[in-house]
Amino acid sequence: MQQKGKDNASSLLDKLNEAQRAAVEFCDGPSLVIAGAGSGKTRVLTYKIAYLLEKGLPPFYILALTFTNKAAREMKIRIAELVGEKKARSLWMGTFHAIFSRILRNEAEAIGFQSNFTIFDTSDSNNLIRLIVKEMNLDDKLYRPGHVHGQISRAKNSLITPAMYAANDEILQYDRMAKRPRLFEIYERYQNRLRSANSMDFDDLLMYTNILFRDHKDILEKYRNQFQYILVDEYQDTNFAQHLIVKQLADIHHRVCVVGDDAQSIYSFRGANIDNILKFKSNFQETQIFKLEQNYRSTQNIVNAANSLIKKNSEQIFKDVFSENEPGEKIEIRSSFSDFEEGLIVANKIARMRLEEHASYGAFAILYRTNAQSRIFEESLRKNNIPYRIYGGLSFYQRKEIKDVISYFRLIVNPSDEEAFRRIINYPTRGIGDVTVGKISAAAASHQVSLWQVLSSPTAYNLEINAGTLKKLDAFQTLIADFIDKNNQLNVFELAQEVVKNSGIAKEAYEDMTPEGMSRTQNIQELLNAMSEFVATRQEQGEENIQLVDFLSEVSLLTDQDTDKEGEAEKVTLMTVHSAKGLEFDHVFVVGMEEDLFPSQMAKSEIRGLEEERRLFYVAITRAKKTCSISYAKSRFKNGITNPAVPSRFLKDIDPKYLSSDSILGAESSFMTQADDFWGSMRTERIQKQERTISIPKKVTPLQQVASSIPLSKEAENLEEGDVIEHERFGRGVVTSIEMSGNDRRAFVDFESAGKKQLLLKFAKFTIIGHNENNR
DNA sequence: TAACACTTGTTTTTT
DNA sequence: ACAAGTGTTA
Repeated sequence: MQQKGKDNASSLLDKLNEAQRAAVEFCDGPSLVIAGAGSGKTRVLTYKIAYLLEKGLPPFYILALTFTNKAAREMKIRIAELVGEKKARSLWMGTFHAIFSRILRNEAEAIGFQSNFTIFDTSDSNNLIRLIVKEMNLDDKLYRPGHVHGQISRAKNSLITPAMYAANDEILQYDRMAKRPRLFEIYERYQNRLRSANSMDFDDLLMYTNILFRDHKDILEKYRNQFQYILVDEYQDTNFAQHLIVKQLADIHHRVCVVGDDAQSIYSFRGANIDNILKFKSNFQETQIFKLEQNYRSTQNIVNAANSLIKKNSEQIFKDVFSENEPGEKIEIRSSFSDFEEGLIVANKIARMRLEEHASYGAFAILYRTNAQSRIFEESLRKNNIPYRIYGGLSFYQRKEIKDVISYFRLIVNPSDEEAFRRIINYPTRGIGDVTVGKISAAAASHQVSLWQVLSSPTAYNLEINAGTLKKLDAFQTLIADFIDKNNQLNVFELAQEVVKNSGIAKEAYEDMTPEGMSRTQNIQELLNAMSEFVATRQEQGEENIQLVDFLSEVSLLTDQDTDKEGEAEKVTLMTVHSAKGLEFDHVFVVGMEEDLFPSQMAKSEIRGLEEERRLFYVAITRAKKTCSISYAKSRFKNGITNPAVPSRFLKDIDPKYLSSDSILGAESSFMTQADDFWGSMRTERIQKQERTISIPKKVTPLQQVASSIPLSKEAENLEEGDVIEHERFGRGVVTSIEMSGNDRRAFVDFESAGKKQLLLKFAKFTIIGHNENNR
């Protein structure tokens, strides 16, 4: 047995290159695998897990965290092929959110939740925030739900609880200057409301896991002991909360392997912190670093072009990605008169290449920066009779009718769920309006109970409503109570049918004969099918007691990427660059390479944002195996009007020797000169733009106003080692060293609260508040 | 309370 | 252009 295990383990290693093998074989301490694009990152992870299993580690002891459910599923399949399905199935493998929601359900009581808690998606969160802002009589223009939620999300990702938030002078100061002084209060109320709804938002799943581990060492101990080996994929896209979970779980045995590519970190807007991977070595002592540098995916030209682009970024771990594939064709940059023409050009080229290169439609992908760009390509592809499949946009489970049905399930599983309650109390319409809901809500708030409790005994809470309304409320209460009852008797699918039938949803759906209504009916039917399938798969896997809460849990953490359908292979793929991460295609079209679109307008103000956009472009190019075409339009229709567009600054970041001759010619005749012209005038234009926005207070935060009024260059010039500075975002810090990088000066600063950061002096916004005299 | 017209922000990416 | 939220009217 031992011998056999060894044979299997070493035969696994035979299928890897030297660097991959070294990374797989090292199991005795923390390791960081820096995996260049297309270097077999997934291969290393799957083989490493298989290797561990063959070495005799039980699957139950292995924790593997992935970025998407799809990645987890695919990896499980591959591992099953290597070591058998039985072992693969018992692995703890999934997204952070999926795995830790599972753990939180097991341990819910320890943190004051019930194990049947429901999960709020972003729109649920925004609805609740909108409600709270209204209840507090605040200006909803100032406290826009999206903004507020973003701020709360950032706090949670940094493990700042409402109490900590309210006690942090720096944050409060920031909020005051941003004219949102009561954010801390909204955060607190929001969190209380979630708790009394026995619900969590996405960020809570990570924050409460940390709170659980912080306050219950025995529980932490239990999982520490269980997870003998921890693997994390896409480590560059983890945030602080995730990092700390991994760190704590690995703190005893130190057997942790994280895989990632700092050059592909593209989720900082969601709280991902590139420092997690840049500083992994200092966070985990005696880390072994492995670099996977051979790209097996793309042609040499594509790899070289991508390298020349990413070299323009300042923050990165050095690596030398190379390809031994054929040299391949050069990258073509095409310009077009309009976005409309861009669509036609791409569609025509796909049609032509398919015939000339005998490529199937499935070999093509069109990648864009924003989902809104998909429409124009849909049109052009449809005109050319080219089949396509769009990823992204709003997912199946975000559709109104689906969310409505799901809300019934949520309320059945967790009657405290406030959002679900509000959503369906008058859907389908049963004559219970805003006024009545308001009264229930007020009663619930003043008695510190859930809406459901008020509904269940309206007289006990002195609801002042007329007899007719009371009757309607009672009918609704009975309906749901009846479902709750049935939930204990019927299986998930049977209950779902019952809900659709008895709630009146079915009746309403059938009566609506409009095309949209028919499509809604179809979607609801599809949801029922999905549930039936869910029950069937779980049963096949030997699970007996399949609960509605399990279905909900799975569904609320599902991504659009995860709902993959069969028979989509022969279609052109349309998706955002973000969702293309981890995928590959023979022929890639990166479209809409224009200023303010790619890089996005939002990202431009900060150097870090700009570097992230460049990484995003890097991700886009490195998806291509054989050919990569880049395009931009000179005019683009956006928000209802057509605007002139200017080629992206990133185009000149690619070394021209990797571009096809006609794109270089084209560049010289039109875009380079035109663009250079533009880039020359950019600075003045940017400044004008800034000034313009300053005069409109709601567009710019006061902090930025203050910062832009400071003469930056003088500050930057005079900066010396040992100086104390006050930075716009990071607060107070000491300059530990200054060095040249390229033509720019860069300061390394140790901030009091934000930790160590690098600042490009050209761009950093700060003031010197203390000079170091010893230096003179 | 429900249906309708009007206004408003929205568009960077998503677990 | 469009969806979503708000206000107005029956």
